[in-house]
Amino acid sequence: MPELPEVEVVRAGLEPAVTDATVTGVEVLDERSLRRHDGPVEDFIQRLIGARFAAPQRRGKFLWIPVLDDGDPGRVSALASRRRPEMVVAPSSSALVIHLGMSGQVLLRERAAARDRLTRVVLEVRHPEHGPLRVDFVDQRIFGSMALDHLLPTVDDPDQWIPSQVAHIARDPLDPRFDDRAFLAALGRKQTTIKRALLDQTLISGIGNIYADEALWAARVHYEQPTATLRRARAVTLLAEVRLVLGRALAEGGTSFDAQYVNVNGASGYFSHSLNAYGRQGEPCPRCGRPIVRESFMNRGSHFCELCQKLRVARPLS
DNA sequence: CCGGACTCCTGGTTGC
DNA sequence: TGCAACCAGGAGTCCG
Repeated sequence: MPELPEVEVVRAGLEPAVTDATVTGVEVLDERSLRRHDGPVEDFIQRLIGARFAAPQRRGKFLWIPVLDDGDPGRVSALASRRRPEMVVAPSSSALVIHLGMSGQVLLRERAAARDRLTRVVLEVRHPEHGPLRVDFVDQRIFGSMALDHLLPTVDDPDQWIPSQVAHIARDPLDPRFDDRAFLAALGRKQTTIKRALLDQTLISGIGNIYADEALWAARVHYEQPTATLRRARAVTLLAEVRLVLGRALAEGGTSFDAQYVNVNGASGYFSHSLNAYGRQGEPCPRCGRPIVRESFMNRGSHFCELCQKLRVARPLS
């Protein structure tokens, strides 16, 4: 479900509530939500209780809250010895990694508030200013997860640290350090089609099925256009449209079709009203009026306009 | 390297 | 109304 804008809405909502807060209680209602935690449930609970949170971070669709004082001295020394001994210790050596999968939600609640039926993990925290709060991880399909993970320096900035589970994910296009030239060059090298590339989180992160279809529609690119045949100017346009659609969706609080995606207060975003292609099969293309078509692709739907988004044949080398 | 199939799951909607 | 089939915003692994 949630793509970059939705995850960023969650991150921004969590920030004032959990930064500097201390974990006072952890309840795991469904162990399957800890599938990506490397260790038993008790380990997850014991390391979290008493820990203090730093400000939540995000890359693409991954969200994490760096953990201070988590009471496991082993990892700090292990990290300090790798690669840059003089650097000693990261400000935080581990983090609570949250991935929302298709149906995950993070909800901030009063300590005594009723629980959603699909709540999988509950964190009780105490914030120095806001007092006691509850952070509920709700997830219908359990494709999402919570995990404690250690932090590693990023390859392109040794002062920036990232959970090991997220290290293989590319920077997202709203990250100031996203490398446009490297991305465009990779498109030219890859033997694949453009929608696959947009969904490949190791090339560019944060884009899912909705915003891939929207950006392709805006840039008038067919989803199966081979990346190597995409003219550079059009690839540049496409990347700009990716940024535009992600930015607009973020400004509107994300895309919600139902109560399945909500911010930390349980409220829906408004961007579904702004979609031009996704989910609009049979409706007229907002640009030319031709009905939007839905085709099956990668076990999901691709929505596009057959008139505006034609497959372009590669120009023969003269 | 690449693409396709399959896995992890629940629950709302659609169609007979 | 009942019930089965189908569908869903993600991502990892395996195999040819």
